[in-house]
Amino acid sequence: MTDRQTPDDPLRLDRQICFPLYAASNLINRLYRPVLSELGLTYPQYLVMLALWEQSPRTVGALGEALYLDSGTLTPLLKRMEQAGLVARNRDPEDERRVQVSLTGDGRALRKRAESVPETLTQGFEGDPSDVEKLRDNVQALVTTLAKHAKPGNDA
Amino acid sequence: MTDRQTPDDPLRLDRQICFPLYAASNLINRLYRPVLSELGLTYPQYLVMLALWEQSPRTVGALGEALYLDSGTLTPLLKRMEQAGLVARNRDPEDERRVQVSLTGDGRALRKRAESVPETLTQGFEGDPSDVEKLRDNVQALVTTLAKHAKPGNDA
DNA sequence: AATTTTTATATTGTGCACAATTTAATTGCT
DNA sequence: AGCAATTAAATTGTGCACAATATAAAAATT
Repeated sequence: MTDRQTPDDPLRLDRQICFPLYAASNLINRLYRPVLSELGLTYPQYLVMLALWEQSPRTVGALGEALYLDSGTLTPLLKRMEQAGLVARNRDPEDERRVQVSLTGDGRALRKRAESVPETLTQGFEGDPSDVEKLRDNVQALVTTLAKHAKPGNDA
Repeated sequence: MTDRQTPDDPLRLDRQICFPLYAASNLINRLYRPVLSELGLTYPQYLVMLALWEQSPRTVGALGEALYLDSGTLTPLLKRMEQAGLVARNRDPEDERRVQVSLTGDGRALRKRAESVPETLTQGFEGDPSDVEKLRDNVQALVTTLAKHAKPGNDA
C-alpha cells in the first residue's frame, strides 16, 4: 500500500543529494575511528589537529571558521584535548574574550604518528585517484555554497 | 613555527576527501533543521520517514540497511517518533526478534506537508541542477564503496 | 566617561552516532 | 529433543553537533 515508486517523486530517498552526503560522512567517521583511536583521537579532534599542525596557535573562533563548527561543539572538545595533553588553552592577553589554542610538545609530536593515517585509509580503495580528487573538489564547491547559505544574512 | 604549507603534504586539511564530506553533512543538517522542525522532525527522522513513505512496514534492520545506521541509533530515534505518533513499533509475530516499524495515519498524512521540503531547500541554489545530480551520483558511488569496507568481512 | 552594542567564548539541554555489551528468539547440529 | 551458534533489537556509556542562552570583555555611541 505505501509503495511509491513514481520515478520523479522528489521525496524518493535515492533522489536526495543530502542523503548520500550524510551516509558518506557517517561511513567515513566509522572507517577512521579505529585508526584514529590508536592516536587517542576522535575524527573531529583529528580535524582540529590538522588545522593546528598547519597553524598554531589559533583562536577558538578561527578553528570554528576553518572547520565550520561553533563554540558549543569546540569548547568541550578542546577541553578534552587539553586533558589529553595535546593542546593548551589560554586567554589572549591582548583581548581577554579570545582563547588561543596552541599545540603542546605532545601535540606537535603526534604529527609523526599521524602521517600514515591518510595512506592507511585510502589503501584498498579501488577507483582512479583523480576521480577522488574531482569528487573532493566538487564537494568542496558545494560546501562553499552551503556555507554562504548558513551564514548570518541568510534571507534566502 | 607551526606553518606547514608543503604543497603535497597528505595531512593538509584541503587535501582530505573526508573533511568536505563531513562539513557538507553538518551544513546540510543545519539548513534542513529549521525547515524540518516545522514538521516536528529531525534530519535523521526525516530520512526514516522517506524510507517508510516508500515502503511500510519495515523492520529496524531493514531501515538500518537503507540508511546505514544500527539499532543503537535507530531504537531511541524510533521511540521518539513513536511518542510523536508518526510510527508504530510491533514485534513481528512470525519472528519475535524483529520489530516492524509502520506508519500511523499521522505519519502517512505528514507526507503532504513534506512535499515542499526539497524545493524549499534547493531554492536560491545557483549551479546547474545536472551538476548537482552528477555530484549526488558520485557521492552515492563513494557511499557504495565505503559501505563495502565498513562491512563484516572488512579485512582491508 | 557612562551606556549601549557588538564580539568571543562558555553553558545548557536535546538528539544523534557508534562501540561494546546484553537479552531474547530462532536456527543449526547432533 | 537438547544444546550451541547465530541473529535482531535493546541497552550503556562516550563524544559530538547545534540552538538558545549566558557571561564577560571590547568597541561604538552619545
